[in-house]
Amino acid sequence: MPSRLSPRSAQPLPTAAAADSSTSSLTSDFSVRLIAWQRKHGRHDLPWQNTRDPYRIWLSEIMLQQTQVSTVIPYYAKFLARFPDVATLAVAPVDDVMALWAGLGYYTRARNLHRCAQAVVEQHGGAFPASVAELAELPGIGRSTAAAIASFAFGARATILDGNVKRVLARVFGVEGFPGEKKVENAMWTLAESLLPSNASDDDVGAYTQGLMDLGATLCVRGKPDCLRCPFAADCVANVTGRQRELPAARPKKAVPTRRTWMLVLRDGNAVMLEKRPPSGIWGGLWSLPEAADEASLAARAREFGGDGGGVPQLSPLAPLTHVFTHFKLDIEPRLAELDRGVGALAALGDADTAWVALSDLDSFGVPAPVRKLLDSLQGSLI
DNA sequence: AAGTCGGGGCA
DNA sequence: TGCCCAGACTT
Repeated sequence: MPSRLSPRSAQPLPTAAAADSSTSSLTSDFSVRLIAWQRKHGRHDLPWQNTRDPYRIWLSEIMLQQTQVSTVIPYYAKFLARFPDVATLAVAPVDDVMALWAGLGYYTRARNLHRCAQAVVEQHGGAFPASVAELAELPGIGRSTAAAIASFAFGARATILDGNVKRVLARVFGVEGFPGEKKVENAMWTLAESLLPSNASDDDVGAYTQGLMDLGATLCVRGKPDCLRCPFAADCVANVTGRQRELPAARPKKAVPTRRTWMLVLRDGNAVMLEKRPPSGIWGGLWSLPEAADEASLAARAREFGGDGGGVPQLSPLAPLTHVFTHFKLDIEPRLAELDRGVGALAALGDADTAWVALSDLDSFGVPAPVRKLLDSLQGSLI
């Protein structure tokens, strides 16, 4: 099994007995083969490629954390149109950032995005720092994202270690154990560092980082890896031993609890009342429907919002919905309460954390995806 | 080390 | 339905 990329036709093929030496030479030219593969077969036309602008690279990397490329693309376009540079983002109201982020999930990313932009302006004169260490000091940028930005934007020799890379390393080098476990992850960081190209130009470094991502995203996928097209097929432990399905080891199973919540759809004509959630926790900083832990409590809240002598709004059930998070399942019991008063009369009830919002104006508020879905179906049922 | 944080893609 | 994804951060 040839382990060198360059001319090998004159070389006799190593025998199986020489497998140990081929492993070490794989380590030595892993980067050469990966870079060559990326240039020929990797992705080159993603919206955040073909630029050295650290702002654009940073924005894409934050959005891509735990989020797939196809999901990110429309959000990335919206953000760039609204916030073309870091200074524009830094001076924007955080609520505008949240509104554009709504639906992407992991909303702490949006808050940190805004905080990071302000830090870049205030602490770095509006220019992203070029070192991994300085980048990793910024909000929302950890070791892997710092390496991605530094290598793409500044040609730094630093390795990423994301889900793609963990899968590639586990398979090619036969790394056992769940990569989420600290010990395994540390070993992978060490391995990844050892594989970095030694004498590489800035473009090579970028191609290398992109190659790690591309290999994991296009060939070495979770379900059915396309080993026939893989440049490491002959050396890959998983491929050679038929263990693609076992590597990397799966996360240990754990029962996810179910929570239940009641949500109040307080409607006055075409408007509903939204409540701003606390900055941390589930859907932190987003606008959502008023909630209660049971129906009686929700009814009490409805009376509260109904005002004095305004009559007790009757609660009527809407179709329940279930929303699945990473670590628990949420059953939502929506209850509709109709008010028969003008919005103007109700405006006085609003404070900084409540707002009457027209169903047609939800776009300008950051609303969690399932709540948005609920309200959209409500709008569809209006006369 | 374990828990917290969404939403969507896909088998 | 279950699992995972261009992870970071808190406890």
